Amino acid sequence: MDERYNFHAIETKWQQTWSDDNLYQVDESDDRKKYYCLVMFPYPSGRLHMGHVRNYSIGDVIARFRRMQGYNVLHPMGWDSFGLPAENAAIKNKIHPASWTWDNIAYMRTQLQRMGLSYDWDREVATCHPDYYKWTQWLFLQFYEKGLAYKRKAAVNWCPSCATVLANEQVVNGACERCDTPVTTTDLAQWFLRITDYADRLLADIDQLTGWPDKVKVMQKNWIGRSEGTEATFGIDGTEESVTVFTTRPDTIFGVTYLVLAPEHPLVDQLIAGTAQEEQVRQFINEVRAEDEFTRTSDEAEKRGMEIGAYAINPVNGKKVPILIANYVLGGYGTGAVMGVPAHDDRDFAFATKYNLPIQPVIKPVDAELPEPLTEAYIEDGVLFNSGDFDGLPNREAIGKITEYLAEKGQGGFKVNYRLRDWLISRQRYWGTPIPIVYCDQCGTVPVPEEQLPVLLPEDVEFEPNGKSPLVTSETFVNTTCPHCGGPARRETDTMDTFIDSSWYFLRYTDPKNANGAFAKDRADYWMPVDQYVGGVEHAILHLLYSRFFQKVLSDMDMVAATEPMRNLLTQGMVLKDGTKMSKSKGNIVDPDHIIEQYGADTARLFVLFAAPPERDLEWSDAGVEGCYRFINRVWRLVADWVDDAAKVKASVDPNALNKLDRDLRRVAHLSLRKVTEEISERFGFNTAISSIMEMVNALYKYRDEAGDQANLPLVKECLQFLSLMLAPFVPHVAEELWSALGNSDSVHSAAWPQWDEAATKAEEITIVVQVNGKVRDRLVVPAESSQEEIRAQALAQDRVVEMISGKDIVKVIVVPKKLVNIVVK
RNA sequence: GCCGAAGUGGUGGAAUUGGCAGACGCGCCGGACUCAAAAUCCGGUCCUGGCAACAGGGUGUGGGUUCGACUCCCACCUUCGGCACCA
Repeated sequence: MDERYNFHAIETKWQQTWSDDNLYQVDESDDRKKYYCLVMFPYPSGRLHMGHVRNYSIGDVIARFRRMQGYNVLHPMGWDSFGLPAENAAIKNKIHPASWTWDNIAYMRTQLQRMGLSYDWDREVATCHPDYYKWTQWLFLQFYEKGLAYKRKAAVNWCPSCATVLANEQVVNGACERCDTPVTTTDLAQWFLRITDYADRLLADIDQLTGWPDKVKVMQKNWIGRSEGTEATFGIDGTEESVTVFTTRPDTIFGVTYLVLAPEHPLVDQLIAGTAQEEQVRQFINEVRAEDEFTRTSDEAEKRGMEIGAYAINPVNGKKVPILIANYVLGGYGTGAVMGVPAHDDRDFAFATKYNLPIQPVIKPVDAELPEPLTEAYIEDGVLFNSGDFDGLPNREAIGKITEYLAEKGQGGFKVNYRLRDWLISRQRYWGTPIPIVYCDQCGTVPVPEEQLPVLLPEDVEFEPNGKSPLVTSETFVNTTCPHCGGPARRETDTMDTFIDSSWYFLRYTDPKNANGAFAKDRADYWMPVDQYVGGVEHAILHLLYSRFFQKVLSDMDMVAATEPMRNLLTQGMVLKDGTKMSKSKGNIVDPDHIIEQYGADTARLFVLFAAPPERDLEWSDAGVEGCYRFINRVWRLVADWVDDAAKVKASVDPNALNKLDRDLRRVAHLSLRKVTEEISERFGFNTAISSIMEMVNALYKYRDEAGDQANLPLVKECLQFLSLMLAPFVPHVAEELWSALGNSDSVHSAAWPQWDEAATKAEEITIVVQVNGKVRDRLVVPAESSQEEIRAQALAQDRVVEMISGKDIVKVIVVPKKLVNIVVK
């Protein structure tokens, strides 16, 4: 064994060996229990960043640990490789998005390989490869057949800079999540996936996700936004039409003094036609619709409204109230119409005051009268008045009673609403999965038949952004024949949101080369669900919600059994430098290549695992990296020093033939092993697991100094074996080198995770803390098996204790076995 | 506004069920080795007072429960994250 730790030689050598031996390849014909360890696949932006290094180091520890524990571990890697940056690069550098993407993939793959990650590269997938997107298209067609994909004209978020539509989820604070340009609204015919059909199940099944962080579950619940309420149908005076409103406060319905419709409400057009204020109203609608969604829905936005000259009839009391339209009512939520009850809602109160609308109180406190006139909305509980037959009812009771009354009259009933909207998936972009639909003048919308898949991306396109999909510029692509009648037809030129690609990649990994289907059911059922998913919390809502949606749809189609895709989720924190996220614009990037070049992959991995627990943000520290490098060197020298002697003996320790020094060392080693095992498997405590290994190394150094020539070599060998095995998940290269130097011929990564000897961990003597009135006053070393009475007696006999308690009454003595004695005196 | 998480030395962070606060690492101080330096090894390092033994204080703030609280309860402050005119 080399005196010096030459990480470069070691890492290159073992990476080659592992690859040659196909060490991480797995299949389903295996008796061992399966374990699917998945990390979020990267977008091939060009280079790995530290966030990737952290993500994949964490995943690799889990995969390697489970492998050593005897699981059949699937640990795949791939590329989320469709997306806008490739197109931007195409525009900027005049290179094709495909070549830009594939070059990036090639480079990033070598970066990942240099990190020594235990991936089964045989299962690599790239979402931009026709072998992959063929099945993305096929899945879209299954959704289409089930009525889960549909096209409709919709007001959509539009990013003027990217010249594309954005999903609600991709609008952050009113701006495009990619380029930060303020988003506007426009009308387009777009494809949607009917995720709202699954809102109830996506919500209910969150409770099954016991292995997910509460934080993520709460975020998903809020996003789905279930709201229980009542629908009430108001007739429109002088017409046969009616308007249905959604409310969570039907108990206040007798207090309705007006109705408000969203400007885009379908009835508005009809109601204003031919009225005196038609022109005025139309102008107002145009103004509102010109506002982007963010401005319109921001809290500070001025609430503006206008009467439209029509009147509604309150179903509970027949009262005639004016109908208005206003900017604050949203077309996409509930029914797009609300009732105005200014007496009992803050927002309505302000609105009614501004427009001089009447205010009619109908709920008052149980033992007080409301001020007259009201100076603010009364939103507390109370009893009903001015409410016909419902007078005197507590308002909470009235909610149910009034809803039942509306239902009996056929003018409403209970209703559950969700904040979640259908998923807009059309993108006017080139570098995405083409939507496999053809438009024929004769046959209408025709799905591309399965045997004609994939619909390939054409090469002859222009990438200048002009608001239309670049695919429109490819005549060979657009012009096609109708699969149905054979006549001339046009292809759909929009591509799919890339979130679709990543909503099923974890299923493709289970059967990545399947040419006859997206994946075989038996393979998917063998591996799914994912046992451990690791990735950034920024995907807590979108990617994870979409993936759950896909899994449920595919499960309903009987393509896979599991109804949830990810059993356990670990959301790692960000990597920070100088307290903020690393970014090019801040110039605080640390390049993984440089760290690996300077210290090796093992040091880089050790640092990101040791510096903070995985869920928390990690502050980059060059000095911390140095420290990890020093630790590996310290381990190296320790083993190098002993290896010649240790390699000659077996690690068979006779516990009865050890002296005190030996037993103390052995205890540390076995305690460390227990600690590392528990930290990894129970709470992802990689940082504390590593610190425990460090303590063991410190103990070995101490033993070497103290025992000198008398060192017990079989014991030393046992310790060094443990050390290599425990280090294996964290620093796989150096662990393999040490393991090999100790005379083992098989890989440390296929070795079994060792089992500690519980007897060896038992302390012979323990230190008992002696407290007087809760303050530590003394310590007591007693045999481990001392009884409570013995400890108590000994504690009370201690000189210091006698001194402290003399002249005082002993009120109580608490003895906690193996821990402490607390003497309470007065 | 609503929901959630977190506040511990100079610093990153430990403390598993309510039982010695500060493990481990970084930094700093001292010692050994060396002609010297680097590297390495050993020791020290929460604050205040004291030569010391030791005493007092100490986990965002203020209360509470308890023999005992970083840990549990109540109120508040700060930071971060999510949602937000959702009827």
